[in-house]
Amino acid sequence: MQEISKTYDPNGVEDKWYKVWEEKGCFKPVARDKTKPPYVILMPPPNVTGKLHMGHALDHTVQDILIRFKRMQGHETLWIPGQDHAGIATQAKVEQKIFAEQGKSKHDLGRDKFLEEVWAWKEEYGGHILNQFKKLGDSCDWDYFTFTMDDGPSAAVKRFFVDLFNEGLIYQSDYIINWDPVLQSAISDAEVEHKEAQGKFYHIHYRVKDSNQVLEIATTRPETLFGDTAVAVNPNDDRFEHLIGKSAIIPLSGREVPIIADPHVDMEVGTGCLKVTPGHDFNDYEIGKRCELPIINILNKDGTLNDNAPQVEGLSTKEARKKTVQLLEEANQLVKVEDHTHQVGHSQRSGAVVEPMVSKQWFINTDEMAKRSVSDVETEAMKFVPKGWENTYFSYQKNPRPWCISRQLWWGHQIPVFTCNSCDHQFASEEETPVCVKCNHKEVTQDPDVLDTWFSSGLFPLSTLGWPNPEKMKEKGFDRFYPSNVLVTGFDIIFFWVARMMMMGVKVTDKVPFNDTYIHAIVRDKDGKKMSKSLGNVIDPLELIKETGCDAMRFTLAVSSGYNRNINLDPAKIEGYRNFVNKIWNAFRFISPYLENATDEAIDVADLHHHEKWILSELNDVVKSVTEKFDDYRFDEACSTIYQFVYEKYCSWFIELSKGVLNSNNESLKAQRANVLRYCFRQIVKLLHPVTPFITEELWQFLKREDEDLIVIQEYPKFNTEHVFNSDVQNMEKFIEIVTSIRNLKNTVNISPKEEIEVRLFTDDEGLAKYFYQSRGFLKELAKVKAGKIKDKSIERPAKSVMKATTHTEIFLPLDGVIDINVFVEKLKRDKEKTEKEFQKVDKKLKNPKFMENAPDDIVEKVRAEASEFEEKLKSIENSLENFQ
RNA sequence: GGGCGUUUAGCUCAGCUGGGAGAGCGCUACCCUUACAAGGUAGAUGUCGGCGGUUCGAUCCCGUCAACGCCCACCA
Repeated sequence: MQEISKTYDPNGVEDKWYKVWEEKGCFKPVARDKTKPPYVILMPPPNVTGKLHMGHALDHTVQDILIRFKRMQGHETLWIPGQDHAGIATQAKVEQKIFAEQGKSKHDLGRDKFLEEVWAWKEEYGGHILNQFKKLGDSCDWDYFTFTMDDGPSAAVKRFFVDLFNEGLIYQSDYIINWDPVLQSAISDAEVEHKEAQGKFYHIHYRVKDSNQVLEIATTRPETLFGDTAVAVNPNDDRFEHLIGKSAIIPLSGREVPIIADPHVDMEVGTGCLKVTPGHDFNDYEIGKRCELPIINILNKDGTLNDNAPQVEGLSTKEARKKTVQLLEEANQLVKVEDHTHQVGHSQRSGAVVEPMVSKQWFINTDEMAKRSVSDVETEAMKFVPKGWENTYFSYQKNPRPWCISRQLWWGHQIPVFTCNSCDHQFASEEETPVCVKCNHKEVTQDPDVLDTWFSSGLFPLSTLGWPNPEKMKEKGFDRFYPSNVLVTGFDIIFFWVARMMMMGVKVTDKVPFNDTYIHAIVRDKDGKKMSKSLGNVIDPLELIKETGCDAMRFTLAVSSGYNRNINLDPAKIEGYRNFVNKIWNAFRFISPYLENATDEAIDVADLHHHEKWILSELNDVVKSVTEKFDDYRFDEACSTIYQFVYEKYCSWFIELSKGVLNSNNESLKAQRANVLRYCFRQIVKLLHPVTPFITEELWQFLKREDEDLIVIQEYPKFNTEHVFNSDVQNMEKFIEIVTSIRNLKNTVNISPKEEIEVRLFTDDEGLAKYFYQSRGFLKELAKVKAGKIKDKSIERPAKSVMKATTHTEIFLPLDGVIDINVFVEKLKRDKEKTEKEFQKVDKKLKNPKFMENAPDDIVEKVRAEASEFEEKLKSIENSLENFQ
C-alpha cells in the first residue's frame, strides 16, 4: 500500500474524481432500485452574466447532497442544470462592451447585428459559471443542460403565449407601468426597489377659476403639474366642499382642470388637496380611471420632459423640477418648501429612478392562476420548508396584479404577436413567418418587444423536459420526471420565480411543478453583514476551495443549514471543519495497515466484543437519524450527528480502545477488530459522501471490495435491526464516565495524566462490578492506572484518599504521593454545594402535593430517581470530606 | 403605515408536542502519548431580552414592552 500523507491534500483529488464520475456517467438517471420512484431537482438557472458566489455554493451543496443521498438510496436521480438569458442584465452588459470597444450604441448596429454580438458574448462567457459549478462537485446530468433561449424553451414560450392569448388571458393595454428611463423599458412591479430619499414638499398655489380663492397643494414632484388633469379633495372635507365641480387653473400652464372629489384623498396628509396626474402616478391613475380624467404624458422615453411641458421641455426630471420651482417662485405661486423623506422607486437593474408612465404593454391576467397557486400550497400539494415562507408567497399570490410581460429590449423571446400589413388584424402565432389568419396576406409585422425573462424561466420545469414537443418529452422522460421533488432556492425569488412556475406549471399540466420548496438561508459575513464588494467582506468560493478544499466548504455550509434565515460564515468555522476532514483522513491512516486482511464485511454478531457491539449500535442510531434528517432538510442536524459520532465515538473511544487489541498477539481478536473498524469506517465514508464527496471517493478506493465500483453509486447505509445492543451501550457510557472521572481527579490534584496510580472503585451494582472487572485492562490503559480494585460499596473504604462520586459508583485514588489536598478539598466543597442545590430542587418537587398529583407518572418516577441519586452522591461527598477534617 | 423574523455561554447558533440548559469556535491548565499540534486530556462561563399571565412546573404557551433585522405598501 502506498504511503499516505499526514494531512489530506484536496488539490488534484477533486478534479480527478469529478472527471471520472462524469466520464462513467454516474450522474445520469439510473434506477438501481426499481421499487423506488425517481428523484428530480431542477437547478435554479444562473444568469448567463453570473459569477459563482457563496449563495450558489450553499444552494448547490444542498441540492447535491439531496441528489447524491437519493442516488445512493437507489432512486433514479436527475438534477437538471440550466442557464438563464437574463434579458436586461445581459443586454446591458453587451451594450457597455460594444460602447467601450467600438464607441457604438445598439442603435448604431441595428437589432440583428446587435443580437449577433449578444450571442457571441454568450458563447464566450456564458459557460464560465457552469465550469465553476463543477468545482463544487455538482452531480447534475449535463446532457439535460438547457438554456432559456434554446429552441426547446423558445417553443414552450410560444406555445404558452399563444394558448393564453387565444384564451384572452394575455392582452395588450394602456396601463400605468414602471418605466426605467435608462434601459428605456417597462419593468415589472417586483423589479422596483423602494429606497428612502431626502426630498422636499413643495406647497403650490392653484387658483380657483372665477374666484379669488387659491388652493394650496403640496407635492414632491412639482414638474408633474404639466400633466395634471384634476385637483381632488376628499368628498367629506368641509373645507373644500363648496369648490367641488368648479375648475382650478394650473400654474405655469394655465390649463383649466376640474376640482373633483375622491375618497382616496386623505384629509390629514399635506394640505388635503391633491393634484391628480393620471399619466405619472399609480394612485392618480386609479382616480383618473374612476373619474374618467384625460391622461397627459409629459415624458419622453429617456425620462426627459416632452412638449406637453413647454417651459421645461428637454430637461431631465431633476432639472425640470428645479426650473419649475424657479418659475413658480417668479410667478409668486410657490408658498413654501419643506424637507420630506419619502420612498422613491429605483430600478433593480439599472439603479435609475423609476418613472411611472402610461404606456401600451402586454399583460397576463393571473387572477385564476394565482388563486389555484394559493390553494395548491394550502392543501400542501406544494410545501414550503420552512413553512413560514408560505406567508411571503401568499402575500403576493392572494393579491394578484396583472403581470406586465413586455419589455422594450432586443435580447429575449420576441413577442409572438403579429399585425397584418393589409387588414391590421392582430393575432398570435407559434410560426416564425405566419400569414394573416384572417385575410391570408403574407406580409405581417411582429411586435418588436420581448418577453420578461421570468416568462421563460417560469416555464423551465416544463421546457427542460421537452414540453411542448411530444417526441422530446418522450426522449427526456417528461412523464417520469415531472413534477420534480423539490425546488431549492433563496427567499428573494419566491415571487419572481417560484410563484410563476407554480402558476404556469399548473396551467399547463394541472399538476404542481415540484412538491417541496426548500428555502435556504442567506450567506453573510461573520458579523451578519451582507457580503459586498464595497465592504470588502466577500468570500470567493473558488478561492476557498483552493485554500481549504471543497469538502470542508461543503461541510461547513451544510452543517450551517437547517430552517434558519441567515448563515454568518466565519472563516474560523470553516477551518474547524477543514480539520474535521483531515481527522477522517488520519483515522484512515491509522486503521489502514490493519485492513489488508480484513476483506470480509460479514460480521458474526454472536462473537462480538462488547466494545464492538457498542460502536455498531451507536453507528446504527446515527444511520437512522441522519437518514431522517436529510429527508427533513435538516442538514445541520444530520451533519453534526455524523461529526459527533466520528469524532467522539469512533476516533476518541473506539480507535483508542482498539489499539491494545490490535497490538496484541490474539490473531482472531485482531482480525475481528479490524473487520469492525473497517465496517464502521466504510459506513462513515458512505454516510458522509453526499456532504463531502471528494475525500470519501478517494478513501473508498482503499476500502472497496473488488466487485465494488465508485462510492457515488454505492448503497446508502440502512438501519440494521441486528445491531441494537442497548445494554452494551449503557455499560460503555458508564465506562466512559469512570475513565473521565479518573482523569478529572488526577487533573484536580495535579497528578500527571501519564502517572500510573492506584485506583479503587466501589459500587453497589453487581452487574457494574462485574463489568468493571472485565474492563479493568481497558481502564488501566485509558485512565493510566496501576491497579483497578473493584469492591462492594458496603465494605472497606480507603481512609485517606481523593474521591469522586458518580451514580452507583465511587472512585478513590489513595493519597500517597498526592501533592495538593487543599485544592481537592475546595473542589469537594464546591461539588457538595452544587449537589445540594440540585437535590433541593428535585426534593421540593417531591414535597409539592400538587406536583405529585398532576405530573404524569413517568416524570414523578424520574424525579424520584434523580433525588435518590443526588442523595447518594451527597453522602459520598460528605463521607469523603469528613476524612479530611 | 401593514406584515414577518430574531433576541439562549465571549462569538456563531441548536434546542422537536412545556418536565433536571446544549454544540462548534474561542478561552484556561496540563501534555510534541508511535493516526492526526489541522492533535490529546481536563476545565470555566448562562437572572435562556424586560415585565406580567396560564400551569404542580415555562427557554418553550399567552399578553405586553424594548432592541435589532427583513419584506410589502404610500414618491400628495
